[in-house]
Amino acid sequence: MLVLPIERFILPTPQTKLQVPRISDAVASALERRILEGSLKPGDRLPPERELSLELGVSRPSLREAIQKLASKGMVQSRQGGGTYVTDRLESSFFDPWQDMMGAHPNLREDMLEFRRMLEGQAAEWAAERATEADLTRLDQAFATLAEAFAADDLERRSSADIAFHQAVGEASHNALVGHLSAALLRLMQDNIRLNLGELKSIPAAGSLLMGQHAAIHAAIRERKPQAARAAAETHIDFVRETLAQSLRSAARRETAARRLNTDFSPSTIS
Amino acid sequence: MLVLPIERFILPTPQTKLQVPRISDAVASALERRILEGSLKPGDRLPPERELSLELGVSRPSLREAIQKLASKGMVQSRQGGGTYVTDRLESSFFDPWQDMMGAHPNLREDMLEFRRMLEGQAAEWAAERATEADLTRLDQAFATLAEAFAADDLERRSSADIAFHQAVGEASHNALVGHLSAALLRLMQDNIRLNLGELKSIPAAGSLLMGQHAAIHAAIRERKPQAARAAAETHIDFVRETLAQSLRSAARRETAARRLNTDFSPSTIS
DNA sequence: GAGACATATTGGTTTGACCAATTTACCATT
DNA sequence: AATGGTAAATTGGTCAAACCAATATGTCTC
Repeated sequence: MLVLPIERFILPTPQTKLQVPRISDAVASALERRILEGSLKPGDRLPPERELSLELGVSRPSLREAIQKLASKGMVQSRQGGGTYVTDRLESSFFDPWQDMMGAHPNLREDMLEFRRMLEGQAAEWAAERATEADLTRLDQAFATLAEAFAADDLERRSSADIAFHQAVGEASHNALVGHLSAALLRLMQDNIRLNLGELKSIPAAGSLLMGQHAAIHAAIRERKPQAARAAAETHIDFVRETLAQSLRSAARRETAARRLNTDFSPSTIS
Repeated sequence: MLVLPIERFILPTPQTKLQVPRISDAVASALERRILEGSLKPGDRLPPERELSLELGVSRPSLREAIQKLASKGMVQSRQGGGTYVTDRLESSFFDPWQDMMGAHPNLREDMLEFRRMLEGQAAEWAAERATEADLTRLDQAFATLAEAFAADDLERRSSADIAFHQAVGEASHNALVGHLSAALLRLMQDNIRLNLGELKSIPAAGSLLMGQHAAIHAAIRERKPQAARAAAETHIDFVRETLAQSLRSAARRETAARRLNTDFSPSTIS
């Protein structure tokens, strides 16, 4: 087991009095950093307390004090016998208000896609510039999982693997905001799509195209070509945007047709 | 010794999952109540941990977890060997998780500035492309207000005018996400700066430079030069970033100097 | 009375143990 | 083969006792 000592020296203890740094603060801060950096994502379960205390080189009570601190800030959540899980307060604090607005104002979706085009482009560019070996490994893995899910045609796994892949890119960009925001936005959109369009099966051959775009992003980052990575990410979003618009149009057509049928034959059936 | 058992039944554990009440939560909330009721006034010292744990009928580790929770909320403050004291300021808790993250992890500030550089650059570019006449009018007005506030040297008005100006740019970009995010991030940073650096008066001639940068952004948008607008916005953020870093360095220098003075002449004067 | 030193107090940390809830694996029943 | 239940392993929750280090307090000396 690798033992990585906690930094205890000049932790920013904002108290005015002269304070000896508490080890629980150091631990809490270390865990916070892992969450910020993305190595601990919302929904993840942290290692068991005994294990984690070994890994961090502190005793279990100290680790527990740190966890309690994070729990009181709402960043983690523990269940006896179950484990301790990372919550998504960071992301939700930015996007709780947006959740319901998306449904009410469809043109927000267009704004969102435009925003994501910028965000994911930048994320890919930075990732190509800055990714460490560990980042690349994680990216490979996420890509492999994504390919599997696509091959298996498992919508649920595909969706979560998609999020994981984009999250890995965001993580490799080494900017906490980019990582959390892109993940949050993607999740938001997927929920919204699932809500408004059923399973989006209306797109027949999109699968292989999407997979090719993901591969292009992955390759450009691996080969450390920032501009190519940005271009690939933007192409990807452009494709999603176009496909989505098309799918919406056809859905609207179907709906009007259905409505016409309704009004013609059974006007009382409101649905 | 009076033993008053802690109520453990239906403590308001806001977690969504089915949760067994933790004893440390019960203790924390019991202490909180004492503080709110006034039996523990700000400045008071709580009983020693060993004593208090007896009194409450819980073990010392559990009591400590509770105290750590309160400490992370800023309600109490402990000094090794000294004791645990009730803090005098109760209403200091900022509930935005990003806010205290910024304080605890300084590199997050850098991420934030990097992100803002992208965001505000894009906002300015889009604003230059898309602003309607109404947008431009609003922008003119925001700029005028900002100039006034700068001239009057009113920090409070200046800060809110600053936010309003960037918000106007965001609105003119005609992307709801850009507008809200850039405003939210600016507000977040301003709060953080005010918190960590006092009033940031340490920057002497920055005022006119900042004003010039705002003018450049304004002009480029008005003349509908997207690239120039983006460049101006990026220059603005670069300047803020550099100035902030410099100011932080000098603050650190001042602090070390003060510490040296302390250790030289009056080592007993802690605060 | 002022300063220095010894002692007691008090929070900080660790070790080790046991309990209780949950999860997991396995097995028998249908 | 699917289902249901039970036992074992896992994991957070709690406690006890001990030692360390910083602080506070009392005492002693000059």
